[in-house]
Amino acid sequence: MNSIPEKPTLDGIEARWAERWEADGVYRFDRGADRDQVFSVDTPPPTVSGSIHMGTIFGYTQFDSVARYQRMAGKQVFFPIGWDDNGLATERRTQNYFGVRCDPTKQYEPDFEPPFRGDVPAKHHEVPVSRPNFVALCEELTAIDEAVFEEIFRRLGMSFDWTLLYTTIDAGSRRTSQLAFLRNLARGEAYSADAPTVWDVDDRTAVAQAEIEDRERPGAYHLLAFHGTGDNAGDVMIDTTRPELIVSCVALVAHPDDERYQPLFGSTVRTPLFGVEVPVVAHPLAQPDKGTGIAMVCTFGDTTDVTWWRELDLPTRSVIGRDGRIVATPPEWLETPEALAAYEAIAGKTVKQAQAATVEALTASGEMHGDPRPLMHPVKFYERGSRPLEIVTSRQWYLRNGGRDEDRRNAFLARGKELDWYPDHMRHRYDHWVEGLNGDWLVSRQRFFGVPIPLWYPLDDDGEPRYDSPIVPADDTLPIDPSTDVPPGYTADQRGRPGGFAGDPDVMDTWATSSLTPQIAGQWVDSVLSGGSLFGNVFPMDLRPQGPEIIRTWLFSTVVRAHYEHGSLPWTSTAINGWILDPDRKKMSKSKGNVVTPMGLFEQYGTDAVRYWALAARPGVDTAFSEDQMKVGRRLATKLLNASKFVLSTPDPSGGDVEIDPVDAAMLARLGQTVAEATTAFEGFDYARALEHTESFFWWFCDDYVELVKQRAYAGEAGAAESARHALRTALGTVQRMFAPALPFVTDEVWSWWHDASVHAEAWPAAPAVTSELSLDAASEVLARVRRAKTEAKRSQRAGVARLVVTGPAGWIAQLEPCRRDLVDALTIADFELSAGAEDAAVGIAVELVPDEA
RNA sequence: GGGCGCAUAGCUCAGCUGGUUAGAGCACUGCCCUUACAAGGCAUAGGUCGGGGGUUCGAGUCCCUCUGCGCCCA
Repeated sequence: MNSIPEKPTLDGIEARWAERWEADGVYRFDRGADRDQVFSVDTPPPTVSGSIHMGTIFGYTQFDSVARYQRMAGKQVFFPIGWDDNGLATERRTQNYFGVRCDPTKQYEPDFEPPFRGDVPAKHHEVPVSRPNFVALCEELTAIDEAVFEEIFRRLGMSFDWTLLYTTIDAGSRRTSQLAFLRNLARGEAYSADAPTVWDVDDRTAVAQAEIEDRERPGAYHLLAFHGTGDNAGDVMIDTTRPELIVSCVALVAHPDDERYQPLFGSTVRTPLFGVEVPVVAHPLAQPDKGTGIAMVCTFGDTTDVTWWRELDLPTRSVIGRDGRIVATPPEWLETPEALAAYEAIAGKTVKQAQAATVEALTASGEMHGDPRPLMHPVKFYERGSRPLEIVTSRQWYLRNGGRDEDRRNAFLARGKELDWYPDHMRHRYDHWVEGLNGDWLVSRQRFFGVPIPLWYPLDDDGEPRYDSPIVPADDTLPIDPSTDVPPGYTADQRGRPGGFAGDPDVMDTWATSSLTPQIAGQWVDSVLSGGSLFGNVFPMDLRPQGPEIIRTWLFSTVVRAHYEHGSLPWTSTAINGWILDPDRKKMSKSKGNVVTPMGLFEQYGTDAVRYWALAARPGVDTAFSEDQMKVGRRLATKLLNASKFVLSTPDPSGGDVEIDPVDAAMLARLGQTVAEATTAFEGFDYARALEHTESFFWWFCDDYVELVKQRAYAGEAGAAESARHALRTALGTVQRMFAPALPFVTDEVWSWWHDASVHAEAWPAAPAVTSELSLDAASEVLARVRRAKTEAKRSQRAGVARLVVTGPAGWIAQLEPCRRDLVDALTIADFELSAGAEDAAVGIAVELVPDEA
């Protein structure tokens, strides 16, 4: 038997136990386990962005408790963790932290030192650095942040197998991501196309539908006169919020049923300022009640323009460059000197500047009627961006996701139905997203810190890339970087030369890699290239826990990749956690400035207390951040210390069979019920209900049962004392194990007082094989009533009871008879009378306290 | 505009397939320094289950509708 501290404390237990778990490999996955013994969890690797949000703590704690249960229930738990570090978020932090900016035209400098490490002055101009230098700085910064994240997750008590740690930029992830992409390409699921693409002008990269959000922004309708031609000599008035795009106008469009414009369909008009002749066409997407009911189609003002352009087969007249400015050279479709002069006024300007110049010119020419009419309207932004998105034409890589293909869409909807969702209603978010897709998944990004698209292109005699016949690397050479690696059959000096080759300059979208976390963590590549067996033992995984905000991105894209590569779901179940709301019930977010950091809370309340707060929330339910709940959790943890100390301080029961006392049997039967309820709850991933049942039993056990039997356990007659001592220890050991998934630190602390191995390596408790007809509810009632009497008499709970008369229905009184001796001891009763009446008799409890001597 | 979710005690929430006087914790109030526990324990009090209508012997629970809030998508 190990020793029990004189004064048990929660202080410092996190560091002690976290270290012990790692040293003993308590959470290490056993690769020899068969698939049916494995419970595998696809943990979404968090973005290492400098600080951890309480929402992450919240969700991760919930599924850690599920994983801990599964481990105790006998499963080999495959519980990897990774860091999602590639992508634009890291690039931005690197720029801000070091004061640099990536310029791929620069040469690599082996001894480069960044101008700053943190604390970059506001006026500093970013120093351009080569791509390899920039990537090295990204890696330096993520290493710092990842160390902080690891410390927090260890402190949180996450039962990850840290030997499985990966990052989404490491060699294994790059290899996985590139191999999966090449196989998508080979099967025709990936393709490249030169097409209109939603473009962020600040980050100078294409962005995907999933990264776009609408924001309400002020704008204005401008009423413009287009001029009829031929027989229709009159002006046609249109309302537009983007007059600067008149030069890109390729048509006017109205609804086919709109009688006002019937006569115009098939005719042409000339644009204001530029005099370009464009057709008037009909399309059902035109909204008769919006503005004048007829709109100008530009290439491209918004995604509806793209639809019109595609479906009506209109020409392309783009003028917005990738920097968000009107291109300097006048386009060839402008013919007249007036048109060229008008273009001169906007050339080289930003969209905003060009709009002002255009309005000025229109006012001067009299082609704008009245003043602009302000309105609020939704404008598309990159979710991390600060300027509206533009649409430019560029060559990009896509993965087919059903956005343009009914059969694939139906296949992905079917996958969504096949998946078990916890809670079930979260499946609607998936369905709506898939049903609303309007294009394939754009996976290429014109960025630097990401997994390179693993392709080269042959250059023709003019030095132009032949995009239709990319050069593919051999699988066993992955990962590659086509900007430095040379394709088979070529030499390095042929790079960029006519007849030579060029590497694809782009990297993949971060989701193109993080959609492969089951394959990365499960070492799928090894199973493909060298027959490794791990993947088959963990995939498809059992559970994907995650937040609701990444259903449309992460969850969906992971389903897409597994569907293509494995013809299956990536996991059988997904559990979606809720939001964290601040006490005012507003969503916590950095921009609102109401974010709390976890480390301070761990120190103030103890990790188990913070975990208690997270685990008290029902699965999937939005939950208020509540330090009050943490206080309750701390009290529970403290109670577990004290109760454990007390139970273990009763005399050790001797071996051998004892005859079980009816009171003890009743408690153990109730305990058995609790075990059954907690087990059922956990099997359905309902950690909250499991905790609630355990907690409520535990408080009853402390308040009533322990009080009833403490005298007997200490000093009762031999057999009865033995029974109580056995029962106390049985209940304590069961409760400690049932609390272990929720409160890993305090439970291992108290478990260690009487065991050598970690409680987390123990089996989930079975219900004691004890049945009982006896209910202790009547005894609890008597305890409460006598306590109340003492309280009302302003007496100590130690005060003796001179005489206690309990009357009630015979059946109810019968429940008290077996408790008589324990009640007498617990309440210090001199004279105890039980009086059975008729079955409809009222319960009466008359308490006569011994006189107060004071 | 469409979808999903929520509305129960002052606060945060349970209440599973409709069934005895609606539960817990926190806060409040009161009592107690009881040899496990005073950064604690015990106990009291507190609710027309958002409004309206319907189904049913019976509705917090099922249906309709309205109101308010949150999230997602247009």
